[in-house]
Amino acid sequence: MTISNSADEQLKLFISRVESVNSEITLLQDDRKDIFAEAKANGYDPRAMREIIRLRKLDPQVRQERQSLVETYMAAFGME
Amino acid sequence: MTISNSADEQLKLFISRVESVNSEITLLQDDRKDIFAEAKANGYDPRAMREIIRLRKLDPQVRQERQSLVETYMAAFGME
Amino acid sequence: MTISNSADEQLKLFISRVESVNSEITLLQDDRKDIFAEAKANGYDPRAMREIIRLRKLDPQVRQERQSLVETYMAAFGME
Amino acid sequence: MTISNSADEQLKLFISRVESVNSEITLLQDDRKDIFAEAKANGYDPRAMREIIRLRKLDPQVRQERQSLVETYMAAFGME
DNA sequence: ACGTTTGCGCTTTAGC
DNA sequence: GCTAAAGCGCAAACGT
Repeated sequence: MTISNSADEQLKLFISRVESVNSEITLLQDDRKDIFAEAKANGYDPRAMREIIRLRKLDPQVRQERQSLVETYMAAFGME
Repeated sequence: MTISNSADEQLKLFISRVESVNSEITLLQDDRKDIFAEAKANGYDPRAMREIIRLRKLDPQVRQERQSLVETYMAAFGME
Repeated sequence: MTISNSADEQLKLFISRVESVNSEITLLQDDRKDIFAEAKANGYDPRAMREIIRLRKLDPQVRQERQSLVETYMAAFGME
Repeated sequence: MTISNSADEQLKLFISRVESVNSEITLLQDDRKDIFAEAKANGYDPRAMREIIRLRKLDPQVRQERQSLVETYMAAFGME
């Protein structure tokens, strides 16, 4: 017979809480996948969409500074 | 002047929906971080907890088969 | 007493070969880190450098097509 | 006409050096893939092999302590 | 069905 | 110590 002591119970509770959160995250990830699939079905490119989302997370000024620098470096390589 | 046509609007809506989901995921990730921090403050080891959570996602039989194989390989290296 | 049979020996050899390759990779990763550090010390931005390296891996036409699409999407959001 | 100044040249040299290292890493990664494929063809399980390699990177005492802790936690969940 | 490729989340590490 | 990035491993998607 297994006797779970209180320490075990506390651990199991913490784990349970994390797993619950993980389940919610998984549902949202599925939602996100569905949205990308729907967008793709409507002719949009998921890859470019992801790039936009990534860029929009940045502060506009930071984004522009970084982009300028990349373009400067690209120029050194003749990349248009 | 920028005139957003309906295609633009549709794209913006898709992006907006994804960003909304991303926000919710971020909140949940923060929750999860908090739970691990609380568990750690109570003397539990987050690394081992993550391992348990990972293992519990597996079908028990699969988990045992994989573990047996790893132990067999460990034995070949004298890893107790 | 441990008697390593020939199967064990074969496994150990495969593992050893992989670990050897891994060691070489680690050395090269260290080299790369040093190069970035040296470039940074000379005023170059490692982040932008990594971006250039990433872009240069792509076929030029593919790169331009992808970039065009991203810019189109950015325009829909008024990102310059 | 494009005139590459010395700063451009220095940047291009740094990038070139990194790309060269990257190429070598890719070759080694291919080698590693081949080894795993060969091992698999000889009946070994790549997943378990990767686990062994991961564990062997750890200090033996650390590895045992971590493993003990995981087993303790597993016991709380009745995972044999 | 096979391996290959791509994307994604997790982990670890590096840089501030 | 904390945020950000890079490497790793898994899983799904793709085409062969």
